[in-house]
Amino acid sequence: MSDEKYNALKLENQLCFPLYACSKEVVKRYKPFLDKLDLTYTQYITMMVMWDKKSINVKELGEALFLDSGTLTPLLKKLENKGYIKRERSKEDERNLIVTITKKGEALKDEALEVPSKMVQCVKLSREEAKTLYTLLYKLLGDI
Amino acid sequence: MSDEKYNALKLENQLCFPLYACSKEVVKRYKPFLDKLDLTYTQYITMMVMWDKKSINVKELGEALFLDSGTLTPLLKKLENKGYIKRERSKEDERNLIVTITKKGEALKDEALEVPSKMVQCVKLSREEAKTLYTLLYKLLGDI
DNA sequence: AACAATTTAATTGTGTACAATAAAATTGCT
DNA sequence: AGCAATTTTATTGTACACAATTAAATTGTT
Repeated sequence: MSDEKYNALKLENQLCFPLYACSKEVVKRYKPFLDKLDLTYTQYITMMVMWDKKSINVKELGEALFLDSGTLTPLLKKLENKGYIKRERSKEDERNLIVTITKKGEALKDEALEVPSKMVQCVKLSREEAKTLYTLLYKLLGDI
Repeated sequence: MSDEKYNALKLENQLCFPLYACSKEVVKRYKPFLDKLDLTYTQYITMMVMWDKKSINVKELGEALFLDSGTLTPLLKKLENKGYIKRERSKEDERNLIVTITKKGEALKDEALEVPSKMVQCVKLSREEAKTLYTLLYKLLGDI
């Protein structure tokens, strides 16, 4: 029966644990593909925003990625060193740091194109299941 | 219409990103409750295994938590310093490090009991949705 | 028994994450 | 205008997370 009061403290009864484990395992799966681009996963999703927006400040980037300046500042310096982005203060408001994609950063987009297609092969969920998962994750994320 | 070839590289079309973001946000939600117990999230799930198993070696612990010795070795030393576990080499096979829960570690279980109940209030999913999410996450985790 | 192959933890190095704090610029209020 | 409050990024310190390597113990093979 096992309806003792400590059941709620069992690992197999947690919702957060598979979320945490799954996130790490999927990110790990990206590694061989991202290694070719010399990007970490966090750098990769940052570049995704850059490919889309071309130019954005750190605050908005942080809101899009759920990351703060403590994480982004060193990461953006690395992306700048690799030549994919440019960092410069806004003329209108010197507090804002504007991140802008470079030619080299734009060019990386074509190399990155194979990553999503390779990754869908790793995820053994049907299109329906993937969609349900996607919806539930965004619902959870939205209410937090 | 927007069916350009780069759609697969948009952040909003990723399945991994909400997984990654959700995991971090939920873990962050644990913090105020875990602070009372002087545990990080990773230490907390480690203690969950210890409460269940009482004694386990590092390899099995790593398999249960999807963590390797590079993460576990320093973490277990911290838990030992807090007095919640004991670390000692196996007599039968000196390669194995046996982790055993202490009286103090056992006692922590009662204090931790409020954590899961407080957390379910944070998750704004119906029981049905939570169950679906749980199943999909373990399916994804299993096939990886 | 000798020794190569394997197993298990620990160590090293890099890169996040994030809380807390600091510093600089801007805004708002009087 | 003067200055407090706010906003934005950077810094500091702690704690993972993991790849790659090392080191020690054990196992398997001859």
